[in-house]
Amino acid sequence: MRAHPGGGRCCPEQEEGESAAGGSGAGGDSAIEQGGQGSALAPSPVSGVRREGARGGGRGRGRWKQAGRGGGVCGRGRGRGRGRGRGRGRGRGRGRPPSGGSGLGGDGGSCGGSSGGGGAPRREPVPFPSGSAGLGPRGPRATESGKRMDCPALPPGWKKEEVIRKSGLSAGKSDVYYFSPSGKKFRSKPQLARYLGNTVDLSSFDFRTGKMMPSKLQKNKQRLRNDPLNQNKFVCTFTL
DNA sequence: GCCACCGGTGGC
DNA sequence: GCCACCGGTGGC
Repeated sequence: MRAHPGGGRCCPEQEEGESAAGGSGAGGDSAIEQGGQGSALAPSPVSGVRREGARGGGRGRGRWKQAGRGGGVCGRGRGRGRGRGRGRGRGRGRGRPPSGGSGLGGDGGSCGGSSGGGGAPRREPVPFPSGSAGLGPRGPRATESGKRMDCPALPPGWKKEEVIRKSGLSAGKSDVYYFSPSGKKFRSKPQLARYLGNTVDLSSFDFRTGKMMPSKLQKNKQRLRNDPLNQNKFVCTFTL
């Protein structure tokens, strides 16, 4: 049993070394909050289930990357048309760019910190262990993992982690994740907000820095994609 | 052009 | 089946 959202438990050190969710039990709570559109997220850990309900309404996103195209990272053509390509079928075949492979080992060093103390965190892109042909737990991880840091702006036990992408078109870009005391991982502020509900006011919370930024109060930067206002755009009326 | 957000994929 | 990782969309 684990703690809950708001902040029950506060054992920073514990999670530092051990995986937040994986620790004792099979990643029960470890689901990423996929949330997305439409899934009202009650602040209760949902065991191991991925919240995909939202995907139905998904974007489809006509990607043109075809199976088997191995290395080819195709150009970015942004063509903002929302192609309704793929539903949910996985049709695997993305062909991970080979780049990550070469850079193994080396820089992992700088991020090893997070795995200190006990077992390696769940499946972090930790420095690759010896004897594994240079591959990490999941193969050639391409990003550099940051440490999981406490986040004072959130209730005790919450951690923030920044992961820098090391390869691909988005190399250098970083992703920020937050981990609840129960080990849930959050990839965005909306996810976080849904989970925390009213327990924490995130209106001025800067997801990237993990700090409260009063200046943020004014600009509501990004509008939610499923904002009803937004959807009006697509309403067509026909009169026959 | 930037970047928040999230879908999708391959490796495990 | 899970999840780290990257790509791409769309709002700004």
